[in-house]
Amino acid sequence: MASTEPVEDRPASRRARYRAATVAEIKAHALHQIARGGIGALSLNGIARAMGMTGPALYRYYAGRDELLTELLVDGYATFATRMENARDAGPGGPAERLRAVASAYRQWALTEPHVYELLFGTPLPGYHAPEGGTRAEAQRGLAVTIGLWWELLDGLPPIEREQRARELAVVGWARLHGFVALELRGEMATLVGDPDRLFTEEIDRLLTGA
Amino acid sequence: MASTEPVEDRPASRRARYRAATVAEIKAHALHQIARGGIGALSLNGIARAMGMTGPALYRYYAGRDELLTELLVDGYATFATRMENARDAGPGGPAERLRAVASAYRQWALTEPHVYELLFGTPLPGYHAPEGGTRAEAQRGLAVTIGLWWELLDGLPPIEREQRARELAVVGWARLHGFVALELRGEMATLVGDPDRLFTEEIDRLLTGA
DNA sequence: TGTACATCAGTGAACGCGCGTTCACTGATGTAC
DNA sequence: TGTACATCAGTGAACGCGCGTTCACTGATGTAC
Repeated sequence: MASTEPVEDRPASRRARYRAATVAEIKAHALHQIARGGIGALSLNGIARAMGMTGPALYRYYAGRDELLTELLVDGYATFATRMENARDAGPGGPAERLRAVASAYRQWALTEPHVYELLFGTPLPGYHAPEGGTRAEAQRGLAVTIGLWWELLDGLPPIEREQRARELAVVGWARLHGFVALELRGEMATLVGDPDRLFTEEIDRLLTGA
Repeated sequence: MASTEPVEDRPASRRARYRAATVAEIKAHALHQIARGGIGALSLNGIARAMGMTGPALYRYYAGRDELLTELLVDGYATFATRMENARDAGPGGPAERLRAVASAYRQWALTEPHVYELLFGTPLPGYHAPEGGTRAEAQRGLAVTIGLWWELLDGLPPIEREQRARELAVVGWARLHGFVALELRGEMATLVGDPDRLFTEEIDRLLTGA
């Protein structure tokens, strides 16, 4: 839980600035390690080595491997959620158009950063236990975007049903996105069908036309 | 690639029978290890230990960890495909009914044996490389079931388009199943919606009604 | 049926590897007076 | 502005761990004559 905030309005000391930079570098190397070699390839010693430091040095920044992982997860969920929110707010159009944009952004983000996608939504990490506070709250922010849009789309329904239905549609939509993208990341789409892009667009269409 | 077949029509020697039993026991322990602890928990030493043997003994049966993994994958794909085929052939009814049955069997199998499901369709294994022949052919057998059923359903289309469309629908259907089941295995369904069973049935309905 | 040899299963010691983590220590940066 | 002390970053040695894998060896099982 290394703080990257400058204390109050005092300018950050040399130390504090250096510390923040080091934390950022650690995370960057961690993600890079995950990118090539998968999540199992993540190791404190490896990160330290890549940074030209020795392993124990990292314990100045994180209490251990799990704490680093937790921060990567929290960061990941946060940037993911932000991407979704940005996609929602970017263009004109009603909730349907916005849902389309969010779905596209979801896939684009997954294809662009497959390692982070795996980290957040792939197989749970062996031997990792989320902290008491949990990363759950962060994780929900992304889903909240589509729940909100479905809710807008469902006017005319009585409030309670509207709430529930919006959530269900968001979850089903998420499942479809996840399934599509997961297969695509495994290379199945490219192998099995000619045009994944078109297939994806069609699938989103079906999702929005009550299918 | 331990052979479990008796040689010709001669009765299997004591040795051969014992060998087959040992191979089966190794695989069983391997799956058990994966079940608790995930795929990363799979280790030859661990299996040997659980069997009351020493690590190197397993090298009488497998050239190494990768060969065991390959056999687990091949076995897994095979039993998976058989399940799908059985589901297809079990009841009466046309292709639509059969697709429904297959989809249900897919989910049921995944929920019953989540570790095997993860092994086959989850995050690719770190550091594992499939052999030259590959497990690809085995893996396709399951998908072939739904492709065939979709093909039956698509009468009236010109042959080429029929072929292609059947494949696309099968892949999209697989993506939906995989997404749903993957989220369910992660516990998201139970957390987010009240009744996953109903949601799944509805999703299959949508899949079949041209959605 | 008995004997000589070949095959096979499993052991135990050993190898090198990389991991996470601890500990006592050095040297640099920051802070209080 | 200068000095005394506290804090902090990073090192290097060490610990225990478990892994995959090799090797020479023993004892049991199978096979050929």
